[in-house]
Amino acid sequence: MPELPEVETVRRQLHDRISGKTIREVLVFKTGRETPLGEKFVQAVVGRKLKGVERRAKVLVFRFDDGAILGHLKMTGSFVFVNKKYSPTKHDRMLFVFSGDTRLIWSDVRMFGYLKVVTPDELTAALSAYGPEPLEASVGALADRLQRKSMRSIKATLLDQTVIAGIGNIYADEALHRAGVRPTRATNKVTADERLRLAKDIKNVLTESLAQKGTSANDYIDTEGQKGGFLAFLRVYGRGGEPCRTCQRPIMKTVVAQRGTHYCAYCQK
DNA sequence: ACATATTCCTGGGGGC
DNA sequence: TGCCCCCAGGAATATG
Repeated sequence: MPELPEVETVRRQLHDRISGKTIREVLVFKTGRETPLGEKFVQAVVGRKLKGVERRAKVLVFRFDDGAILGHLKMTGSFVFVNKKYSPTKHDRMLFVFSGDTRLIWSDVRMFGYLKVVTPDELTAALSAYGPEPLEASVGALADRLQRKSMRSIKATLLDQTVIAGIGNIYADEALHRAGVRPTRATNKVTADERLRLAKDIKNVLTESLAQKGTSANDYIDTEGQKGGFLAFLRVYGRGGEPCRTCQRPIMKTVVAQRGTHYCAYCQK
């Protein structure tokens, strides 16, 4: 599922190919929760020129001079460049045709994702609540964000986009394993040293994954239809029952914060 | 105010 | 082979 490294990979590729281009045409195959819907969406974006593609948390920001389209892939969304001969398939939602005849398919099996047209004010409001970007903030700043009185699990805190932006289920489990902290631990019981380690390991795992163009545990593909290469480097996610890469004991699989959660009972206290 | 549960959606896999 | 059930999960919304 697309988290920060995957969304950032897609952002870079989109930015390289469509920034400065004008949206010439949009074909809508399946509407959903995008706002405005269908024809209104098309009218709101056709003819407008993209300044660039940015990212905040897991949200893609297709910038116009005045406002933007916000895009979220959620679990199964993808943007893939296609050629003129491409014919849409079952889960394709929209086709964007840009100046220069660059063609982009937005697809989403589970229909959770969205594209949303926003004004400059709405853009500011929509992005205001997110916590710091983990690849931009310092280790100290991130560690400070994790210092809170909350009794909820540290995993739930890591998944909270208003605490730190961009971490999802895969990298929450991975960072916790690297830091030696059990996902179920109450946030207010995580020590200052552990917060520092967690902050460092969040940056490390996101940086390493980004270098591999993300993790394709299930459906994720980039704009060239390619999978990310970080799956082979995962230490716990998706490895329930398999040996811990540190101590060889079996990885536990359970549910924390309503999410499948993987950890080593020996390495993570 | 905070914590937890529900909801959206579809494909894939296990059990029988 | 087919059918049923459960599971995957980001984050808004509802409930406690």
